Amino acid sequence: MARAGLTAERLTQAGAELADEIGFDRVTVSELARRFGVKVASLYSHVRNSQDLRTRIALAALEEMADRAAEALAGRAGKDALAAFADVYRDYAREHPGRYAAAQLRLDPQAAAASAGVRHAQMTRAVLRGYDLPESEQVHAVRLLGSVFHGYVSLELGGGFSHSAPDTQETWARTIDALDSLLRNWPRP
Amino acid sequence: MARAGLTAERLTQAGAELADEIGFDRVTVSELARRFGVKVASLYSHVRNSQDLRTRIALAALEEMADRAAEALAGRAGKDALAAFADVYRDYAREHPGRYAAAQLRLDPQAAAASAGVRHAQMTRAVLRGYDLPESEQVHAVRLLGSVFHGYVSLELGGGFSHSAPDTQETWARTIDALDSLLRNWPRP
DNA sequence: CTAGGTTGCCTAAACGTTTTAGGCAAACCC
DNA sequence: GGGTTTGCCTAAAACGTTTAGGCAACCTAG
Repeated sequence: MARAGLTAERLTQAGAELADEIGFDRVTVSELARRFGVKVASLYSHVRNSQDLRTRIALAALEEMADRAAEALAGRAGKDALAAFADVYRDYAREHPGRYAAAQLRLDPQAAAASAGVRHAQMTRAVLRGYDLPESEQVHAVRLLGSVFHGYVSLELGGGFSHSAPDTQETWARTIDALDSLLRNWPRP
Repeated sequence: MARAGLTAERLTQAGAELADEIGFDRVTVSELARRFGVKVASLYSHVRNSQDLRTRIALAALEEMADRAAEALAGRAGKDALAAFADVYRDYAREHPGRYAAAQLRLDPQAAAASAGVRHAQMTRAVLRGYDLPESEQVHAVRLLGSVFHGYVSLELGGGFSHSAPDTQETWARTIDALDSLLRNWPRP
């Protein structure tokens, strides 16, 4: 019986693609097995269970996003960096909706601490270097930026903006303008 | 055989409570039947299928949030209204995490248009009445507010802020300060 | 108050997903 | 080439979803 050459990495990769195709919540061990032309039980040698598979996909997505963000931030500062960083979120979510949804999976604290999520936080802080915020305000600004990016992208992806007329592209540009303005004129505590 | 008195409304209500208890994605027709001390098949006379049940819970949650928001906005304006409106989101999500997650369910366009989601959009616009934004900028501001509130709440709920030190309460207050400041000094297009 | 129709919950059964246990053969390692 | 490891298999149990069909409880009209 020919071997299919399954590995945890390959399953994770295929799972990520599957998520983009049919949605993260419909990624199933069975479906993945079907794609590999293999019996379901075979996957359980490589992946502990369904939850494990999902977590792996989530971690991979976080890595990918962090890599993109790092690349985008290189050699940029101020509004330029802000816009590039923001675009990473949005573009990633549009190109890979399933992976983006995966990245939102709630991880247990230790997994989260070891994940690329912390790289994200560091990079958000790096964006703020281009603005003149007191140290004590930086946490709040980091959280605000995270909220806006995540919130915007997830509403746009979920169709929350789809009805009314104006292009979301325009709103996105205006959102970045607004954030830039806000960071330059951050209200005193 | 005594009747349990099931109705779609009662199932929806119980489903919402179940969601808050165990998480929206773990709400299942079987579990609901168990709670009512009834066989699974019995529920299918009241609810088309699992998806239908979820949708009903989502719509109910949207109604509840819209009601709360309407109540919060009555007699308030400016930053006062902004803060009250924002708190509705946050408080609802903290009190009813399962329902809040349900409210994020992607609805098909016609269901969305008929839902209380549109009331939300109208109320967000009402908040802006306290600020002096040109008509053409209002859509963008509405979307920005929606993004921040949803993004913040969903990150906080997902534990995204839990690690680092400062109280999220403080960040929340600073976020509202920042939004108020931003709306008062909205950058010219 | 009873006969007829309607409704509500039931049993039964098919199907899909998850997960564990144990087996056989391919691959690898000297 | 022989022994070990590894990878995929079959089998099977447990659970959620969903449909079909039945019987008894409830409601309504005479």
